[in-house]
Amino acid sequence: MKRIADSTVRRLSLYLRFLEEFEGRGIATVSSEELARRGGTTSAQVRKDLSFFGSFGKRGLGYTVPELGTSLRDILGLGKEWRLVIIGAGKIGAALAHYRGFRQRGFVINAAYDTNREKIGRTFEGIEIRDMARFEADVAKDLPDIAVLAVPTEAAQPVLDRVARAGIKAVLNFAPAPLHAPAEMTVKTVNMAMELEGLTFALTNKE
Amino acid sequence: MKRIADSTVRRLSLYLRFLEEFEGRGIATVSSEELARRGGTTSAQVRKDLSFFGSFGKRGLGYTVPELGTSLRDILGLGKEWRLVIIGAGKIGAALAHYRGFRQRGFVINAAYDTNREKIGRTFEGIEIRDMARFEADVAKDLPDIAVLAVPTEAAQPVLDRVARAGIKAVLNFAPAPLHAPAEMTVKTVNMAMELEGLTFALTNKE
DNA sequence: GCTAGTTTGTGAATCAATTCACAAGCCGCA
DNA sequence: TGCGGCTTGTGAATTGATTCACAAACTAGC
Repeated sequence: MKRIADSTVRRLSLYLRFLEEFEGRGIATVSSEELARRGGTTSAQVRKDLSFFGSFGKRGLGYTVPELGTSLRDILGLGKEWRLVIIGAGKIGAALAHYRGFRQRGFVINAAYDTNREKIGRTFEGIEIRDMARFEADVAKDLPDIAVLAVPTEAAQPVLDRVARAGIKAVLNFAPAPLHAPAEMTVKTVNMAMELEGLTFALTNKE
Repeated sequence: MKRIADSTVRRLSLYLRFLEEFEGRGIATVSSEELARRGGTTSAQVRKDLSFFGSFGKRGLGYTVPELGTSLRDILGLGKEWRLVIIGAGKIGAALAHYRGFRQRGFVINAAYDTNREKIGRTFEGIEIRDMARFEADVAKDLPDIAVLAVPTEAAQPVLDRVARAGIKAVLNFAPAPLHAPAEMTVKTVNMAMELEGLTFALTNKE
């Protein structure tokens, strides 16, 4: 498949959220113009984004809400249940374990891992905190799809290497460092400090 | 000043992190090549990024670590102390309040706000949870620079409107919805669900 | 079945970001 | 002082993303 830009995928994810809202309110069709208004973009952008994957609308009418929703879920791979593991049972790990958004979207948290004896064996939100020593064996058995890294910065790269060797192909990283991973893996980094500094930059440089 | 791309600012923030690490290890100079290797980019990109703001290096030698660090802190506006307020004392709000990275970088959390009577009056990590009803009066007095929105999706836009009217010019938003704000404000949205769906997309479409 | 009014899908054009490539400048050494 | 080896800073070239603009296709009303 032709390479799809990251920004496109992010917008698709956004459109899907709007569609689900419309679905809930029983709205039957929606135009690219309406989706654009919500998403802070242009109608041409919406249509271009969708056009990479096919043609989902009816001219003169727009898009059928449930139909486009299904197509987007399909494109984004949300049709199946995805298994997550959280690595690092600290503050961020805990916040993630509590986050309801995961379950809503078909993400199931399998387990959390930590190296701290104090934490191992406990649970949060019904999620078991396991010894990181078991990680490789568990992965071979449970076959999780995605690893969420919520470990200290220094630990992030070594842990990623273990995750890679264990055969997990996707990682969501909360450590504030870009990680080096083999090409067959996909790693997304969420870096709050960076966003904050984007704000101070704007505050400082907006004339 | 010429418009600087978001991606450039994010990279500068990254370079600064590396410089601080080098500073800690007593390394005196660094080349664009080295910064690029760390940051997963190219040396030309590093030099171009810096060139928007001046010329900081010495040909044949590279960049003096503490000097470039100072320049970057300056550019990013990290010279001063920034006052934050957290709105929403739920799970995400709590994780943010605990996050040490804020303090390290000169961000001071002034207070947290919530509408839940159960929470008002309590503290987490020394941060007082106040009644959202006081918000406007407090802002007029404390003059915070940045508001961090950790409220439910439905509440995000109305709260943003209050933040805007109160005169705060920068917002870090954790609600999974793009917000509409007046032009003089800067809003950054951190959306985990979007990143996760970027992963499932990759897992699904990587042939 | 014709017309007026919409809205899609998409090449072409524009705008933006990244990479290339090289002259200019600095260091160290003889 | 002059030469060899590096590394910066930056226009030019390229690659990538967004916007424009319009023909094609549909609905509704008569």
